[in-house]
Amino acid sequence: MYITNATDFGTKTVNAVLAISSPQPSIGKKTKMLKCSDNLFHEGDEALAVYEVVSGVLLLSKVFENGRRQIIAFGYPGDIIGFPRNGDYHTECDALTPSTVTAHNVKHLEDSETDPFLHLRLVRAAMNEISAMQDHFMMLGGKTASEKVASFLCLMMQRVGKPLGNYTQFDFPMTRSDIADFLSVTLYTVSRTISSFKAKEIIALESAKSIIVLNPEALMAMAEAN
Amino acid sequence: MYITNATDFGTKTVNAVLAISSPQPSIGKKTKMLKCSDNLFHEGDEALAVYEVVSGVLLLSKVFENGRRQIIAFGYPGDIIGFPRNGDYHTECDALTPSTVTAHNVKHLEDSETDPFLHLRLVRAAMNEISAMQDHFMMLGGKTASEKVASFLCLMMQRVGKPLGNYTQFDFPMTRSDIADFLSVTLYTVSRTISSFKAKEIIALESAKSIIVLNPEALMAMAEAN
DNA sequence: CGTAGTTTTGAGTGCGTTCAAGAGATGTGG
DNA sequence: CCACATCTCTTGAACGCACTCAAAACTACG
Repeated sequence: MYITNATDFGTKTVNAVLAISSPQPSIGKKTKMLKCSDNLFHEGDEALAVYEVVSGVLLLSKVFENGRRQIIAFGYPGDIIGFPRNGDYHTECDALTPSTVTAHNVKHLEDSETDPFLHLRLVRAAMNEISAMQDHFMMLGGKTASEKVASFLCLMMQRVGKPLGNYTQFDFPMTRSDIADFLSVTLYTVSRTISSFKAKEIIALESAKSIIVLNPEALMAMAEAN
Repeated sequence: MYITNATDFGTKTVNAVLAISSPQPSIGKKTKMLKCSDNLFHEGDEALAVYEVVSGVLLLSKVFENGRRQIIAFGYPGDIIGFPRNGDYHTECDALTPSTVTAHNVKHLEDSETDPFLHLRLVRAAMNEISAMQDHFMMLGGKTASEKVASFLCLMMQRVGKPLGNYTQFDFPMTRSDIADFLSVTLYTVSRTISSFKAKEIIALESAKSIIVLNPEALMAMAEAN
C-alpha cells in the first residue's frame, strides 16, 4: 500500500517499522521526513494523503495575494492535518522543525471498509479539528492583544508545558512573526506584549523561544474569556 | 428510528414525509421546527443529533463569561450543524428566522454500517465545515473593518443573491450586532461601513436588512484578499 | 568575523472603539 | 388606528490601542 505523492520536493521518504512512538503503530505505513522549512503540501495541490504528525511541529497557513498570511494552526505530534476540500488541500503546510509524518491515503476518510479503525480515528480527528478551530476563533475575536498573546501562551503551556520546580517551562519553534500571524496582530505587538508579561513577572524568558511561566493564574486571568 | 432530544424547549417536532425541497429526501426523518430566536442546542449539551438545515437561518455562537460573543457561523439550508466534541455540542445554536431542521442521529457520524450514504454525507459536510472555517479566519485576520464587511457582503451575495435587473439583491435576517460579532468589530463600525458603501454607491439599501449590490466589482475589490 | 535574520524598543499616527444622542422601525394595548 | 414602549440602526465626537516607520540589540550561521 504505497502512496505516490506528486508534490515530493526531495523530502526523504522511508518505510516505518513499528515505530514505538507512533500513536497508531502499524507495519508498512508510509512515513515522510521533513527538514526545517520543507513544504509538505501547497494550497491547491491534489490531496492524496492526510498526514498524522509523529514528531516535530508543522505550520498550516493561507497566504493572501498581497502577501499577508493567516496561520490556521500548528501541527503537533498526534495531530491529523491536511483534510481536503473537493480533493484539494486548502492550506499551505510547512515544517517549523525537522518533522516526521505518517501518510494515510485519503480514501480512508470516506471509506470505512478497508480499515474501519483508521477511518474512525480520522473522522474523530476531523471533529476535533472543528472544535479546535472554534477555540481559535475565540482567540482572534473580541480580544485585546494582551488577551490574545496570553491565550496563546496558555495554549502552549497546556500542550507542551513541562514542570520545572514550582513553575512550568516550554520551548516553541515559531518566530514572533508566526505567533503574530496566528493571532492576527503585528510581530511588534507580540514582542511588546511578551516583554510586558516579563516586566510583570508573569513569565521569564530563558531565550526568545523558551519560556518559564512564573504565575499561571495571572496568565490565565490575562487570557480572560476562554 | 426516533431521536429523543433532552433539550427540546417546546419546539414543535413532526415527521417529514418525502419533502421535495429536502436535499436528501427520505421517509421517516425526524424534523424539528423552530420559531424565531428558539434555541436548538446549548454549548455543553449532550449531542444526540447533528442537524441539517432545511429552511430558515440559524446562528452558531460561543459566549464569553464577560458577555462578549463570537459568532462561529450562520446555518443556511443545506448546511450541517452541531458537530460534537467528546459527545457534547460546543456552541450555542439559535434560530434567526423560523426554521426547519432534520435531525440525524449522531451515530451516523462514526457508523457507516446503518446508512453508508448518510455517513458519507456527514463526513463530507465535516470537511466542508473545516474549509469554511478556514475561510472565516481569512475574514477575521489581517483585514480592516471595510475589508471585513465587504467580505461578508460578498459571501452573502454568493450564497443568497438574486438577480434584480443588472444588479444583485439579497435579504439577510441578522442584525448589525450579529454581523459585528461574526466579524469581530463593533456594531457601530458595521453600520458606519455599510453607510460608507452606500455613499460610494457600491450598494443601495432597500431596508436595513435588504441590500442591492450596484457594483459587485468594487465590492469584491474592497474585500481584497480572498 | 562579517552578514543576514530575528527580536526588542521608541515615537508618532490612524483606525476602530467607546460614549452619547437622535432617528427609524416594530410591536402591543387601548 | 393611533400612542407608547422597545428595539435597531445611524451618526457625531473624542479617546486609546495597535499599527507603521525607524533604529538598535541580539542571535545564528557560514
